[in-house]
Amino acid sequence: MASSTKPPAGLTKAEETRSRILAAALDLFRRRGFDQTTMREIANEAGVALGSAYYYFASKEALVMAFYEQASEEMSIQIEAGLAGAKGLDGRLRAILDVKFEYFAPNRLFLGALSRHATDPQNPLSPFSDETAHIRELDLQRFAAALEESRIAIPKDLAPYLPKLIWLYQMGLILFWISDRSPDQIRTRQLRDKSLSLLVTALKFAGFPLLRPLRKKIMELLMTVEMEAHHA
Amino acid sequence: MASSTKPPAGLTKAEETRSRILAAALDLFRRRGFDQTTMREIANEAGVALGSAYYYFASKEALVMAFYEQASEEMSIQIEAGLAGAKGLDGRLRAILDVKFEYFAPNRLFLGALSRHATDPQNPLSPFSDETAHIRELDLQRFAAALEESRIAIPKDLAPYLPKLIWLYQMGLILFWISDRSPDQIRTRQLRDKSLSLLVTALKFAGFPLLRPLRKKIMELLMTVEMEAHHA
DNA sequence: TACTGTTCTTGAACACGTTCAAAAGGAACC
DNA sequence: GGTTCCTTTTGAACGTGTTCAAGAACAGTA
Repeated sequence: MASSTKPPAGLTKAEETRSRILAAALDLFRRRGFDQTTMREIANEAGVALGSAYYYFASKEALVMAFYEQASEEMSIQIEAGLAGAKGLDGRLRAILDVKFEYFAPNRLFLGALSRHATDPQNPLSPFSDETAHIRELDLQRFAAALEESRIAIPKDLAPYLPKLIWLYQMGLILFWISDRSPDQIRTRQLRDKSLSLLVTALKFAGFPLLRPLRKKIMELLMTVEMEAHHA
Repeated sequence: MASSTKPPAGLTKAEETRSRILAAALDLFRRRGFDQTTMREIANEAGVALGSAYYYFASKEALVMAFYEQASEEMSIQIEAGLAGAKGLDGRLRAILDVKFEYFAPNRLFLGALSRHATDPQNPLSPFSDETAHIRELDLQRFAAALEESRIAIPKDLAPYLPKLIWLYQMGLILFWISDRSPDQIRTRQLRDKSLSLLVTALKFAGFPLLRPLRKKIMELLMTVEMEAHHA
């Protein structure tokens, strides 16, 4: 069926409709917030019937999922660029974080509405869910790369866990940012600087011989958390 | 008006109705889960009209709030008892955790539905919200007491933050438990044991002179997070 | 052009949480 | 009893996300 159809200028009519709906949705989400926006408004704004919105997106939340995908792709490019001139582990992490915060800034209002699901791995929109696994994976790889390239000395046993820990750290920072009510989110910026600095310092101490018993306990704990759940 | 009315056997008629609705709600939440239970079912089960449920409880979530209150009160008594025979910091924390997990166990199904709001301080049901502040405060005092009574050596600067950190730790453990799909939640139990052990070890190292620069950075970070938000 | 199957579009209908105006009940006082 | 005022009860109605049966548009084949 894909053989003799002619897709007009790269975008088929269906794809055009789909992206029109998505654009309308995101526009409304940004302006009014997620909860305050109705599916009827979205359909209306996109110039289609209510049912059409549901033909292209299984649910209101699926629209947000589409935003995640789009954001992940667009940020990837920016991060690649930002990473070019970055030095050291903190420099690299900082570059990644900067892109994310700048990208998310205009969407703070409706991202907030989503932070509710953050801790519920059951919820598709959660950063921990199966549905967001591929996006998460991409982030993890980036952090792993940043760690390798920065050539910081890291205890062998800790190394495999570090990308995930850093991913968790950035997630925490983003959640903090979302509900940070300080003017212009200064507190998040302070927290970012101090935590990045702490991270580097902590990694220096990590190899410290006297801390071995402590590190052993931490490793045990990480292993316990890591064991993947048997999905029902 | 309270002077000449005779409250029949401690419970007025209104209070009786209210608790009947709450009981019906919790029963249904436990059996079917939060989302699967409708307000109409609750009203029906309690033998009142839909509107009556809303006369006593402002919303479906308010019913959960009422559960929190009830749980907090009932657990307080049990914790007091459990704390009696507990030794050491880990023993005391363990006693508190045991009561909570045992109490929550039958409610795991519908507590799960609530963990979604966990990270959203805006949401009244979040353990971080203003609405749950009094419950949180009570927990904090208990942890503070447990720390004092266990007479463990704690750096002076860290001391004021420790109750909150431990509260955060138990919250994390509970969230982990809620979505722990391992049989009989063994993983949570393992995590509890290992983390308690780690906590005690970490506190021993906390006073270690060589770690001073690290601790200083941690303290700075805690202070940044601590500064209360300027509520809008 | 006519036939056929797929893709897309539509708006009515449903179930839900929630609101609300109206009425019923009950207490206090005449 | 009658009147007044507050508390409690009721069910219809609303707005929402979502489903679905029906049809329109379209592509491929004869």
